[in-house]
Amino acid sequence: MQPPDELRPDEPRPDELRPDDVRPDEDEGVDPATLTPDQLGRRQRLIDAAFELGAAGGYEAVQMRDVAITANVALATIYRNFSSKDELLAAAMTEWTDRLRDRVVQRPPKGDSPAEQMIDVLNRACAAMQRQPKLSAALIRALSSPDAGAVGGGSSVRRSIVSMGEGILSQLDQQVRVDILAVLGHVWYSSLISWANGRSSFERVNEELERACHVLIDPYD
Amino acid sequence: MQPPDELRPDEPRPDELRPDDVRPDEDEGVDPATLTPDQLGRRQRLIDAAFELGAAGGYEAVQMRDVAITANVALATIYRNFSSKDELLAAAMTEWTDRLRDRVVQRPPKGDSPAEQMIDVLNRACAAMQRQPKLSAALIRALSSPDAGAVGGGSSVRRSIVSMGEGILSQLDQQVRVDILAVLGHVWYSSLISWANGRSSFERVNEELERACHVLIDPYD
DNA sequence: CGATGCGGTAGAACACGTTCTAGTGTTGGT
DNA sequence: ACCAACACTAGAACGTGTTCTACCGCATCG
Repeated sequence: MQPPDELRPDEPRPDELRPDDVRPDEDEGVDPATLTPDQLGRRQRLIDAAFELGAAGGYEAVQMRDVAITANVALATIYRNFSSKDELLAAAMTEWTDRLRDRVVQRPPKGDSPAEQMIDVLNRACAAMQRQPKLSAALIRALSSPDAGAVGGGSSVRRSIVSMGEGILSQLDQQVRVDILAVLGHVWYSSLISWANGRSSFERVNEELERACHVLIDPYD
Repeated sequence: MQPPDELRPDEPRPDELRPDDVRPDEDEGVDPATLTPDQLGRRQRLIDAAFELGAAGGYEAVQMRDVAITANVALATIYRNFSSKDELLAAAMTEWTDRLRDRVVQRPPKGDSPAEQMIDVLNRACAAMQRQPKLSAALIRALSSPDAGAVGGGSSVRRSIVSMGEGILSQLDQQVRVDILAVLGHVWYSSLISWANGRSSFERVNEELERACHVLIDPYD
């Protein structure tokens, strides 16, 4: 299974979608450039299997034995590509986030004030996740895991938020903008974790984000 | 073992430290009032065992079989009191946070502006955690777990932050104050999770909190 | 007193992430 | 052609959270 509709690019996605230059920091041990086509194929099948199982049943449904079966690969082979379940899911998250960001950035945000525009962008991102709630929760959960392998996924997501916000807040002072985006990143992360862990609804996530955008951006605008 | 020095009240702590009225919402299934002294004792021994093992070796050192041995209790008995390891740790977190909040609130915060005072309070809380890093990380990790049982712990922590901040920001508009504290809660939570998962240093946590306090509070001051 | 039920105990059993063992191609150097 | 290295595979094995089974002691009710 491919990643869910709303997030898949309309055309077949070229492998160069995410070239080396956008990932200065390693997120897992293997350098994709040195892999044989066979290995790349296996790796992608594994990520696709994670998407499929996660979309159907959430985090606990992504069981390594099932991933192996779904991807037609031996269990141990997963661990040759990803150091853990969470790193596999984090890799999936990276792939997803990159596409989501591209889609969101593409369209100009609605809204009159910077705060409104920022809210619009975040809402659209939330809406996309809401369409695949189990999958989203699974990926977020992996990102918030203590697993070292998931670090890269987290920083990739952070970069996406910053790149989504920079255009909107371009009129603000450089330092203030950085600070606001950092704080927004925390609110985003924290709210989504609460949601992924079943402690709050999606409306709640949106409310928290709105609140944060207003209280952060309005006084500077 | 009792909770760590810095967080333990100076005098023997009465059991009424945290009476029923401060916990309007249940955090685990058992109503403490209906327990026999025997049961209360076992429950407390379990929490103490979690403190001890967590302080020594962090989250993974809090192994249920060891908790059972340390508390002199059968493995299955733990699960009669707490629905999971994470709920046990969340209960420990609640106990800890309550005492920490009492200590922090007691002393007037240093600093000239509200932002500085808020930073001081948060720094003091951070410093206390830094003195027991493994234990803190273990408790935070439990709070951020998907386990339903940990919900109560989370809301108890949230309440503590709000009560620490309310005095300081009392001159601000009611709604703005609520919003600021909510956002600060997210920053706190998100930063601590990153730290507990080994993704950032303690200095980083402090920096993020400072940044947030300034960018949030200064324009309203 | 006997029955019943509840909470406790010891220990086996189970689930799932992860690691290990052994064996089987396949590839590249000599 | 042969050997070494390496990625893969099937499957067993291991660790730790959680659950299950069987049993026991004790209080409360009739």
